[in-house]
Amino acid sequence: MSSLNEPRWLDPDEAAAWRGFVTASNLLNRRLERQLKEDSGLSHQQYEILVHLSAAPGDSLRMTELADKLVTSKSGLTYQVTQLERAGLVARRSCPSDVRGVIAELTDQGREMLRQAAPGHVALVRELLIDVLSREQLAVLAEGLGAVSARLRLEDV
Amino acid sequence: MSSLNEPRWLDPDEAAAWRGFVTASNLLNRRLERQLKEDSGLSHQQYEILVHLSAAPGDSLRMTELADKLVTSKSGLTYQVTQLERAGLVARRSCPSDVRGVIAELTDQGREMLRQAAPGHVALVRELLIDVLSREQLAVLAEGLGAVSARLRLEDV
DNA sequence: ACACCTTCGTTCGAATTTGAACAACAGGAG
DNA sequence: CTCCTGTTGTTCAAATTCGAACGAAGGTGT
Repeated sequence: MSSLNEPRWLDPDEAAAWRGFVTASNLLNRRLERQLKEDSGLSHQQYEILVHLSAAPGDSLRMTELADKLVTSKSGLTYQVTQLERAGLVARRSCPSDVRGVIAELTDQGREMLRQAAPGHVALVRELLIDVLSREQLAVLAEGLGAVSARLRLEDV
Repeated sequence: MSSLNEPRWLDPDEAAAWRGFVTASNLLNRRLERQLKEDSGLSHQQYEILVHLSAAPGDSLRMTELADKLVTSKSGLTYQVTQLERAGLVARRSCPSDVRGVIAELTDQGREMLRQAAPGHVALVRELLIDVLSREQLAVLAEGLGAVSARLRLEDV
């Protein structure tokens, strides 16, 4: 009857996976943040905005769409896009099909900045994560965390 | 000769692993943050402080040690410990062996708060991550991300 | 004992993040 | 057309985060 009120705690393997995930995530973020800031003056978040825009058709996305891809708050995105706009890396356009809509678009300068910042960033991601893992580990990671993400996306429609 | 200056970009599998990691990490953090705040009024960071303290001998740790385990900045920890101290969940003691040292210690109230907050948190971690993955996936994740963390710990001694 | 370099935790200012509130608009049911 | 509900992006205050600078103390070599 202990199982009725007692939660199912994590066994050692499960705890190791969870702690490994949290720790690796924090360490990676800190390291990447530092590298990007030193090399290009960009925060990781700002860099990701440029990446997502450059991957989108027309190098542009609506604010809400972009916020979803980045997994950040709408207000947080408003702030960062304003920063990037001041830096000349991103421009705001109004959406033709929706008067409320705002489209963030990569500028030439933004594309250039990305071209300059990407190599160092990718190299570090490779050094700290990709190249540390085997092909099989990478596949499991991609598939597993893909499922986790999918689950979370559905959760709070 | 293209490989001399051109970085090794991520192939589709590698990119999927990296994006899956970043996305899952962000989504999980957001979700856990919300749950903890609503259920117990704690931030994820504050919760983690209580966890690490309760796992330490004497329910206490020195500030620097704790900051390392949490993977956060010293100043950030100072702030959060102050918050937890105001809430009566943590107390500051001076270190016997080092006049400069400050020891953060879990109070009875802090232990009780953790006892109350842990079940809901663990249940959600289980629902969103642990139970979504197979035993094998968890093992790979633990081992792989453990290696990644170890690598990062050594990097900037 | 002395200088020298490192470590400890805090303080400070600046930057960032968040959720709630908001006004304006979209889209459908009637 | 006319409500009515949901969406969109921004603003706002409050909370949090970080790195640099700091005073104070540890530890080492001479």
